[in-house]
Amino acid sequence: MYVKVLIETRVKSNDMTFTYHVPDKISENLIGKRVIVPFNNRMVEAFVLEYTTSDDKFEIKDIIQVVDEQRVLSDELLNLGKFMSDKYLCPLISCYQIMLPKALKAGVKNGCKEKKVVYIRLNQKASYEDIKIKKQVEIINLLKEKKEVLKSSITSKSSLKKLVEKNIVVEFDKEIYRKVDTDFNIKDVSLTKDQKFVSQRIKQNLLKQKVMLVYGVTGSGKTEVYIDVVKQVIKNNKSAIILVPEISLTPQITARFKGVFKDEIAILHSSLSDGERYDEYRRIIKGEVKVVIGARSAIFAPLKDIGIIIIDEEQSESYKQENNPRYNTLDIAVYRSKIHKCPVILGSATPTIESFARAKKGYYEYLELKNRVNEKPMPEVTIVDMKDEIRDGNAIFSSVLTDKIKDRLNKKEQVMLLLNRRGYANYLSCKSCGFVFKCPNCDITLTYHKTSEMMRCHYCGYATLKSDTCPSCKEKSIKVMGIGTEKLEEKIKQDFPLARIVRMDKDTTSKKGSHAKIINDFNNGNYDILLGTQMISKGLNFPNVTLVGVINADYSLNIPNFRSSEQTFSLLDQVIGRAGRASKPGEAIVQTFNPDHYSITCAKNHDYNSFFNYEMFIRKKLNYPPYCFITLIKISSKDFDYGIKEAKKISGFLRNNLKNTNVLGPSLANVLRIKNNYNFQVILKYKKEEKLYDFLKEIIKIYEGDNKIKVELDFNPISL
DNA sequence: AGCACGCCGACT
DNA sequence: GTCGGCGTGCTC
Repeated sequence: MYVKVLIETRVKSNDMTFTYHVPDKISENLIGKRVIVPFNNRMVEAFVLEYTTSDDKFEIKDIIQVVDEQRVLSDELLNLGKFMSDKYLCPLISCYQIMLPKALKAGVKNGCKEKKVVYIRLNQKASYEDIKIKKQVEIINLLKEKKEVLKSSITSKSSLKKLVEKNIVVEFDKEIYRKVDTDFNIKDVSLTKDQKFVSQRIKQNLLKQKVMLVYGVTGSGKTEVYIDVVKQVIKNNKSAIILVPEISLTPQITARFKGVFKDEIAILHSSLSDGERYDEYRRIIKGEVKVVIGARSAIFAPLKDIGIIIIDEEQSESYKQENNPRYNTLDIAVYRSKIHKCPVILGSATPTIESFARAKKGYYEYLELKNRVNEKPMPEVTIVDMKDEIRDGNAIFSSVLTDKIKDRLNKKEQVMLLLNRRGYANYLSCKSCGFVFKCPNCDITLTYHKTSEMMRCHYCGYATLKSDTCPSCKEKSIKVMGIGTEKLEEKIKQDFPLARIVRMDKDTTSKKGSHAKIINDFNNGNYDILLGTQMISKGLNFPNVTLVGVINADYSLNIPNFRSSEQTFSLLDQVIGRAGRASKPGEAIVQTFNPDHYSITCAKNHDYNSFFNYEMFIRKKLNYPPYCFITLIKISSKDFDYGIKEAKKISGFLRNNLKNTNVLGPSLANVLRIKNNYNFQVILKYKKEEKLYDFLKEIIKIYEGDNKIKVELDFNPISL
């Protein structure tokens, strides 16, 4: 017998398999399991895809060993991988690897095994009546009563050892799960009229394969609707996948779900260790859990009989994987919903323009939660024009924001401040000659981090010590430009010396548990001000926060990307919604240099519909999605001239062959040079192009053998 | 990814 | 002459 296997290697075509012989001693079914095979003078792990006949073009080698007792890839996942590989034109192996926890991937030496502990019990066949030694009798009596106990719980080790030697007591391994500690939050809530209606509507569609969009303003209680629906799914003896953006996988939300679904839920954090993740994964495979909550990759959870897939905050960019395989979570959700015949629920206060347009056209069923649960009005929002403030010498805090913060500190109410940029400052620049420190490997200015006194490149990780002297003009006139969360923290300490403040960004939450600690401490009133990046904008609910300040609303607006208005509106809407969640009314101050921009004015009025209409108008005018599809071809090479030459060939080839497509470029990528690779791009805009895949496949084939150049495809890219 | 093969410069 | 530098190409 022979099998085709897939090996983790940068080998030619996207789905190239290798054939191996199955020795007679291996009689089990190997499909979906990993095997160890000799490959190019070494041993590697490979996924078995299918049985096949011999292939006499090669000298076929034997499978050395079977790795798994139970298959790691079910038929559903095997087929899903093929679907992904076809849809995104990416290597099949990368699709399988992305689905699995590290411990079950092929080819990597993972030290991650089931965790076992040693238990002891009495040997039923042995007689122990003649044991007279007191300590030994104690152990025997304990075992008579409890049947089995943890070996490490016995204090008199030597007596135990004797009993084991006499074969009166036997040791055995028991598999345990590495415990993932999660807080419980058990509270019963009754649904509002709105919530009941939406929940009812979803329940009526539980056996249909369809997409439903739940639009609900911040604080309208989408979570309660999800919980209510998932309870019904479990009653129907089916399971549920709930996806949330990574940053909103907060202790508050997980505790809420844990409180309802107890041991029937698996929570897939990004902060789980490989072992913990593996254990959660095995609980899912064994059918011990009914609900899986997690970020993007949880869409691959190996649940059986899925009854619903919920994608919360569906507008989040984190649902798009930005390296190979560049999958869109919604595509996978829809694929699985077809297999399981269940609905996909998209939830958001600020749906993507594409999703809302589809709902309006009737491709998705549209449901709405109009009111906040506590019936409180949306926060009052004030827009501050920072051009005026700069004139008055207020570079960071406008006078209004300063006054409001003072007021809240007096009233013992809490404040949240958003600054969507981590680090101390943007960059360091020379005051006398204008020199700016840049990364030697990338065309990016280095970001200054004060705590470490380092300048870092956020693209390649290059770091170097800060210098006071300008390398160009040798003057000691290096000045800090721009502002990051680190510097903001310093500024608050200066301006409000009595305030207790805490900062939450990528740098303060890297340690395990630090994220939860900050949230808990702030919630318990140990701090007056929470400042942070967009991390503070999602999923958090603090009753005592009555003021939200946005330090600079323009950062996300100025990103050169056709979605930047949408992302700015979404960010503002969400962070503003953090204020006034409980009995006290909330208020928000938004500081900006573009006070008339529609992203900002619509966010002030909590007016998604106007924003949508305006943005659609612009998308139509400039021909962007949803008025067309976009495919991005990314071309990179260490050799600038070669890269641009081949990029021109690619665009020319497509221009000649794709009659219904607007081929743009090649152009220089946003960041031309990353890690000493030059990046070019060709953009394809089309409504319908039947031959698209044929020609794209042809291009991939041409360049897969060329290691001087890398050509990758990104369908429906997040940014351009 | 690795690992062998191969072709060229520096050295016992 | 030979050791080893790493560019290139292949893996059932």
